[in-house]
Order: sequence, then C-alpha cells, then structure tokens
Amino acid sequence: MGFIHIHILHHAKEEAIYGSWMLEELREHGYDISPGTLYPILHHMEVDGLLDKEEKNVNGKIRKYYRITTQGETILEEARTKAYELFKEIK
Amino acid sequence: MGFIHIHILHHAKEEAIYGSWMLEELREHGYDISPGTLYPILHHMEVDGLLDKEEKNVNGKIRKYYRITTQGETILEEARTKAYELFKEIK
DNA sequence: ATATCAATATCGATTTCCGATATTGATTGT
DNA sequence: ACAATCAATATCGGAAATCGATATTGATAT
Repeated sequence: MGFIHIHILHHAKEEAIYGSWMLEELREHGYDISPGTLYPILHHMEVDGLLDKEEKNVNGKIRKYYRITTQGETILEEARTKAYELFKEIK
Repeated sequence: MGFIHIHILHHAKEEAIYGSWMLEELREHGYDISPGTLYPILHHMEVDGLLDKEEKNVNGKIRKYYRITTQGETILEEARTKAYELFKEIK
C-alpha cells in the first residue's frame, strides 16, 4: 500500500475515476506514474474488492469508471492513519 | 525518493543515526524494511553526498553514524514540500 | 588466540515498475 | 457498410527495487 493506492482510494471515494484521469491528477502533483504501472494496480484493487468497475460510453469511447467499495473505505481509513503517523514524524 | 529516504534525512538532521536504529525506528511506525534494503540505501545516499559517515566504537563494536549534509538538507526540504502537497490532498 | 555479539554487508531470488507498443470500440466521413 | 480516427485501456519484456537468509566485521573479554 503505497501513496498511489491511497490516492486512488481517496479520489474513488469522492467521485468515479478512470485511468488516464488519475494519471493526470498524479502528474499534476509531481508524480509521473507509468500507465503500465497504474492499470495493473486498478485491476488488482478491483479483484481485491477495493474498487467497483462500471463501463461507460463517453464520446464514443469506452471508459472504465471505478468507485470505492465499503471494504475500500475501511482500507483507506487505515492507510490514512498510517500515512499521517509517518508524516507528522517528518513535518 | 520514497518515504524511507525522507525519514532517513529527517532523522540524520536531528541527530547522527545508524542502520539498525533506523530499522527499529521505521518498524515502530509500521514500516518493516529489510536490512538488505536499508544498508544499500545508506551507502547510496552517502555516495550522492546527502549523508556524511563517521565510524565510532561503541561497546567494542564499530558503528557507522550518518549525519545529513548541506546538500542533504536541500533535498530534504524539497521532498518535504512535495510530500506535504500529496498529503494535504488525501487528509 | 578464540569466542562473542551487535552491527553491517552481501547476493540470488522475487516483486514491482517502466515505457514503448498494441488493442479496443463507438463514431465519423465517404 | 467500411475504413479511419482517437482516447483510453491493456500488454509484456526489460530494468530497477526489495527481500531475507546468510556471511562478514572488529573490538573486547576470557
């Protein structure tokens, strides 16, 4: 569970997200993640029951939207707490 | 530059640190880092000029203390700012 | 000398990540 | 109807990071 996972869960809780949007979001915060890293992570998190997938047709293209699950929210809270612990150490 | 690096720089700024102490410190915060990961990182950060090494005899054993360098402080500040950016996103 | 002990170092195996390229699939133009 | 288009997603071989079990170090005590 790295920073990327936490961010995915966080945004997937606020609204439905999709891959390339998430890539752009992370890039804006200085995190250049490769698509070859992100997409497998999204799949894995779906299989693990942290995300729900819904396919939507947007401008004639299929886009896969992910939303957080109840289990994902639990994991997010745990990860948030842990990240905060670490962060307050160094701030 | 992951979280581990930031923590190393942070603690090496406050006081001289050594490998196994750092391992314990991270473990207490739920980060189980392998010695096989940490020691090469310390060496690398020394070569990169972020840490200064000083060997000391403690209870008849040689211990290698690391302190942050001026360059390391610069890097730490940058990393701290970036980490804060990311953290305030998810808090 | 040699046994001891914590700390440090090593290295082959595993896992994770990169990034260039391929694939997908509904729409548009002809 | 069919090919071209385009953004989004998927793939996969290579590179890099990490693991963890084991080896090494070196001053001290016996």
